[in-house]
Amino acid sequence: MNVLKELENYINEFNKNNQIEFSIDTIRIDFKKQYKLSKLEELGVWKKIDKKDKRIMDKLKRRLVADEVTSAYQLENYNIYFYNSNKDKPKYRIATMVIFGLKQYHKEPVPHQIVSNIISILKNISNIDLCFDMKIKPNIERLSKYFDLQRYKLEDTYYINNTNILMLDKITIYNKAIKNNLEGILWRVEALISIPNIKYLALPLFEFKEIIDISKGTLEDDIK
DNA sequence: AAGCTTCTGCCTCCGAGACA
DNA sequence: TGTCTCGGAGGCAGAAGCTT
Repeated sequence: MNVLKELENYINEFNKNNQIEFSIDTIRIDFKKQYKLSKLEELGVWKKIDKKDKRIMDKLKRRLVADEVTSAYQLENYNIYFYNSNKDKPKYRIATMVIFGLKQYHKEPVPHQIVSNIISILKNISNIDLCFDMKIKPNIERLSKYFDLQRYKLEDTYYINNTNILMLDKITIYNKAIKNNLEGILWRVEALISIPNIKYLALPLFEFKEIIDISKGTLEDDIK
């Protein structure tokens, strides 16, 4: 069984036992390219991204230090990229795979089989964005009693950059209906969860659910 | 359960070739 | 020429599979 299946089972099991619906939106994998590149090439054509293409390069530089990125490639027209790094100079063997938009409504996501194939080759997952979508606006005021909440400009986007929860590196809350031009009300709460060891899954899903509960106003022992 | 072999992935060193 | 890219060989350690 590959590690993607194990991760999916782990999350699905949690969903079932806790009446919640967490979905993976983004998967990132730091990997060494040696002996893996040829297998990745069997999946399709990787197009080199023009470094002047700010739209894409900026997206990844938010995650990585700009000077560390030497080049980037995209698989066909999918939301799948890998970024080459020079962190291990002069070997140039480190790269980061990013598969995003796995949970969205305005566009077809990447076929699951392709994601599965990539994970089978790389045999690891470094971190994920786990998301929860809700049809009401999260209670921002209430959340800010528990966390240091930053608003992005004057937009419908908020961050918790420090959750004080192990492996729960960051929370992003945003108005998904507006971002993707969708009908109605739809907000997303997204957790960046790091996975130190894919073989021992112990992710802070209860903690994430607690944050959801606060934002919905359904936390039982809320005494404030 | 212990011993054995094979498999697999990892690392390091080497080196050629592309690109600007 | 310096930067970047990537494959091969050899060695090593842990995982996995098999037998007794």
